[in-house]
Amino acid sequence: MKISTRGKYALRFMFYMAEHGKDGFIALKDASDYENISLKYLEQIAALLSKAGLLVSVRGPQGGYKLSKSPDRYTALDIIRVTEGDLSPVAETAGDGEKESDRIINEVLWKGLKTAVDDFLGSVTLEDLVNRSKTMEDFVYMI
Amino acid sequence: MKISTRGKYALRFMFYMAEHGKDGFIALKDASDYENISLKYLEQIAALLSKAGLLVSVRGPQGGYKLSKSPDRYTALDIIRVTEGDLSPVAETAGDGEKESDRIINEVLWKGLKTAVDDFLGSVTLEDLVNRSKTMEDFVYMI
DNA sequence: TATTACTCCTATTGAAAAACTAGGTAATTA
DNA sequence: TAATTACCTAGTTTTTCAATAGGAGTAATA
Repeated sequence: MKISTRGKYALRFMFYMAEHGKDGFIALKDASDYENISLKYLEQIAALLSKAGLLVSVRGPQGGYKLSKSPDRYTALDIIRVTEGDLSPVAETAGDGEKESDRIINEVLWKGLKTAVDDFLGSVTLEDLVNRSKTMEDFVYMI
Repeated sequence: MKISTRGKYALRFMFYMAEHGKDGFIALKDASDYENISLKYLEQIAALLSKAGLLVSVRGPQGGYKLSKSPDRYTALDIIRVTEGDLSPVAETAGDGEKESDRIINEVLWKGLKTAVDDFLGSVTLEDLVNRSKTMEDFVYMI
């Protein structure tokens, strides 16, 4: 019941992209330095996000990545699904030959859990996180 | 973001125990046969549950395991926590030297996710599942 | 009392997945 | 043309998971 580091990296990376969204295209090197993530590893993650349409890219000097839409249009679920694949807590079963007890547990518990996870992650946008960041800065200055 | 098979086995096993709760002590062999789980593997899982106080055990002939309390006093969370350890989606971080952005993501997203998961799993009891089982049988007969 | 049927304990193996490394190719700009 | 970026694919290492294995302790029963 863990999020992989790939997923965590993806989220930190997208957060970084959201914060620097106005700077045009951003080279992976910058994000990789700032976030302390191996460039080569981050390349793989960015490729996934790009292929999924969450980022647009340009090669060559001054190239890089940027968000393909505004931060309020990304949920955490969108991002994590790309790196984590399906978030079902258990693999899909054949359905037949299944015991009654198994069916109950699948229907009630695992599907319910998936719904709970999806609902939560789907309710938090990148913009929420960035805004929260600003709010917390304010908070710190208030002390 | 998966539940391990150990966790799934534990739940199926506890469901089995709840359904056969009135039969006194139940040998692992029975559950293992019925649920198609390797006896040796189930032993390890039962040991965890027993050590955590969810089961009581007696050795020797006619021995076995039984629930230590009534099914309505177990939540799915109680059971899964035993096999899965902590359900935090990410490991606990040191806290200092942490970037602001990381702190936001941890606080808002990962802790929020943990809460969502805990709330859901904590809301489903073993008895709920067993009752649902009966209800679904009724439902089948109604068709 | 010997045997049998259980739980209990710990170590090891095998396989798969995750995390990361490495070495290039293709596009674009200066 | 040289530098800088994304893109692609393969390999390596590490960790985790699932399962197996072999026995020791304990209690009922024949």
